[in-house]
Amino acid sequence: MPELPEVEVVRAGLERHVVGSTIASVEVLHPRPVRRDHRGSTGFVAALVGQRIVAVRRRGKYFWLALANGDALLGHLGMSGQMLLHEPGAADERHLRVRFTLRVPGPDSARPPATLEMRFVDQRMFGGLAVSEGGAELPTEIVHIARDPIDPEFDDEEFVRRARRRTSAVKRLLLDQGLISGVGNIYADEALWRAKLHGERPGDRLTGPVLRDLLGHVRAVMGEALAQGGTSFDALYVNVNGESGYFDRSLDAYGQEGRPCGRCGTPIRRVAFMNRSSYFCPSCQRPPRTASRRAGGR
DNA sequence: ACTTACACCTGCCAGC
DNA sequence: TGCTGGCAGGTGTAAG
Repeated sequence: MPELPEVEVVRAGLERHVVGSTIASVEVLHPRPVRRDHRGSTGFVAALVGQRIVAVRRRGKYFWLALANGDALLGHLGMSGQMLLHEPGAADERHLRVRFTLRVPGPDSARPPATLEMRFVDQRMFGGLAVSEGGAELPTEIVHIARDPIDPEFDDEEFVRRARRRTSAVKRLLLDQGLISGVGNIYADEALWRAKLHGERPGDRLTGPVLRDLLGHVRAVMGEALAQGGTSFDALYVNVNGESGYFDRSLDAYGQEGRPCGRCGTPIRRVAFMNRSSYFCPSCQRPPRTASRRAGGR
């Protein structure tokens, strides 16, 4: 489920419930999700135990828990990752990979601290966690990730300049996390549909106004998703459940193969693109000539 | 520096 | 029932 809006929902939920708490213990149940941590599982645990969480931050689809010693617990949800909060003792999920036990300070100094479990659950394990040394502000591991379009410091004109110098298809550019972060396959297709732009149009054949318009649609669709994603929160449960709400109702293109385009009624088409799928309206989103010739279309 | 293909994982579903 | 192939919201790496 995780593109920018979903990760932001997770970030906000973690911020609300774990900032101020201390990591009492860490249990790595599968080595793969910590593969990016060069310390290995044991070192990963040692670097975290006793640390206090002071902030939860995000860039694109990465999030991190800033620690009091200046390090960070950096995370990515991959295709199927979740960060869940539970009362201790809740039944283990089938794909529970890492368990953190947190000591949450009491509401006032007279009350005893409570215990909370934070769990990294990930079926496919494309996601992962790592301790980033000195990474509390911005982990060095992700300096190559561009700012995301929700970031107030995102530079629209720089994006337009760089995109117009690239020969790649515009959808590939939207998915390039070094150019603009947080956009995945769903929001790329949705923004392109709204912009009436075919994803295979090369970047260097697009004008500045067209790219600015596309950027506006990226922000709009993400903003709408974020507004709906924010409802999936419970007091002690960070619900990272991608099947809910938004996706069933509000998608105009993604996953809509054969259904009529909401603008013109033409059936939405699906084509293979970059080892995945692209959905678009063949009438509203005209393919570039070269792409249609290569695909054998008319 | 840019571009592209591929590897990395597990599970589910349709079709045989 | 069980097999197979195709598909799934992502990214790092390596080679051109």
